[in-house]
Amino acid sequence: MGRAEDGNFFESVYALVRCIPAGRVTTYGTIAGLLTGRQGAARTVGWALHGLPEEIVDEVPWWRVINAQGRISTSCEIHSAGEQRDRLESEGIVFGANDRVDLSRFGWWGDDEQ
DNA sequence: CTTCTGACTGGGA
DNA sequence: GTCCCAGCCAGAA
Repeated sequence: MGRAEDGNFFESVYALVRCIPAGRVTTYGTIAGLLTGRQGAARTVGWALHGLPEEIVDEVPWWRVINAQGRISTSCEIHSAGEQRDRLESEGIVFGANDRVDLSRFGWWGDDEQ
């Protein structure tokens, strides 16, 4: 599934995000690493989700993607951080005192286990 | 082709 | 602990 296919980097990102099980979260750098093998492409991953088409916005759990600090960095006004946090809480994700998620517990690194 | 930007990351202040 | 700066990659203008 998630693989840096020919130029369909965005498609690969969507496909991988789609594989993230409910109640789990991952980071942009992780996705970038699994796809291109380069963690530096994390920004591009965020950009891909930023340009997420409305037609598949409900299929791709973009809210399960956060930064390496376990925090929400979204700048998107439409998909606000508040909405993302609400969606995550609905799936069982627990936020810390400063709106932080424990990646050691909820972090998903591409394992098949769900 | 060159240039800029972005839902990032890590290190230093 | 939080805030700021520079580096990173891929895509759009």
